[in-house]
Amino acid sequence: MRRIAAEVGVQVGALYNYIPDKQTLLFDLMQEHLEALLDALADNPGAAPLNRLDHFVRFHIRFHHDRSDAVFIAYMELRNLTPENFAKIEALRKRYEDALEAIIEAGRDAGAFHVSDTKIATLAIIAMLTGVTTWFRSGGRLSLNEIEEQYWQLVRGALGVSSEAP
Amino acid sequence: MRRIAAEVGVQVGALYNYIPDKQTLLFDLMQEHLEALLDALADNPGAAPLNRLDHFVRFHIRFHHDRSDAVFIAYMELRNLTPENFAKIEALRKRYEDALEAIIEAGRDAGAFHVSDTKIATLAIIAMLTGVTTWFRSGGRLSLNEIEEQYWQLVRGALGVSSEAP
DNA sequence: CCTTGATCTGAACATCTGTTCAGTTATCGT
DNA sequence: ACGATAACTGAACAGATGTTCAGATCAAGG
Repeated sequence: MRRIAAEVGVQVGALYNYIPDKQTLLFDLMQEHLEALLDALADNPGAAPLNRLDHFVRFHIRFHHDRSDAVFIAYMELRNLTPENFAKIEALRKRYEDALEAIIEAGRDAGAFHVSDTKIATLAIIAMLTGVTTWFRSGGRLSLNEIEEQYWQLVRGALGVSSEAP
Repeated sequence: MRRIAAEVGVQVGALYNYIPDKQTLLFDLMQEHLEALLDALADNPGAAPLNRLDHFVRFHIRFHHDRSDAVFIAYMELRNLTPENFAKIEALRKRYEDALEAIIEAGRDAGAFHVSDTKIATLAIIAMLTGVTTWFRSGGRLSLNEIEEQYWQLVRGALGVSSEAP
């Protein structure tokens, strides 16, 4: 709290004109982050599963990169939420997972993907993509675009997409 | 510290007969965890890359599951290490990553794997596999063996292993 | 049984933490 | 210009934290 106040250029007490307490601040940050994530994910259920998946992969990497601070908090501070708040955050996270799983199921039903357990595939892919935030720094060997391309290849392969396209 | 003492059934002061300070305790825990991980990984550079990869995937999942407490600490408390200690831990983690990357490179050189960036593939796979610890609980829908099998399929696909074997 | 060394207790310490609040200062519509 | 409302300060509070240490307690060998 004191560190936040210093960063803002204000005394600690002033913060409490805007926040009831630290727990609520933490929860609001996470909730807003996840709701922004869900809002920004522009999935089109009518499109081809492969295109939907492509979009999801690149969107996830880019969105998490653009908000790496929020991502860091959302992952590291989970254990500091009250059980009620934790449940709400988990519900939002589950909605996001479900969005990816729906794409994977659609692709499997259409015969485009070959995967035996869509739930596992969903969790695996999200973990894989989110991992980028832990090591990526601008100015490294690869640009974010190149990284998106690499991960897209890995995801395609993981879901057994027939590799005929160039 | 007080919580650890209570768990052990002792007063706080007594702990300091065994530890110089909390930072050292944290560092030692992480270091021992990572050294145990590196020791337990029985990679055989002479074996076929596909078998080495198979072994790595299952080993990683099982080892991290067996020591989920240590894994939790090793990930959540990283930011509480001094810069020097952090560097040492990162060096160990890198050795583990390098072990996987060596397998992937061997497979690519042998024409068994098809992946354009071995470094990205390494980080992606490790993130994907480590993610299991965040959600897996015994008694769920799938056994650990089944989960290993699912992830093995995903990893095979991600690395473009030709899918002829049953 | 008694001495010696290891081990543990109980209490204290300094510092950090989230939070509150009376009083000062700034803002803005009239 | 003034009064009302909002915003901020400065200081204090209560509790938690890592750490220390003098003295009590225990274990074991002679």
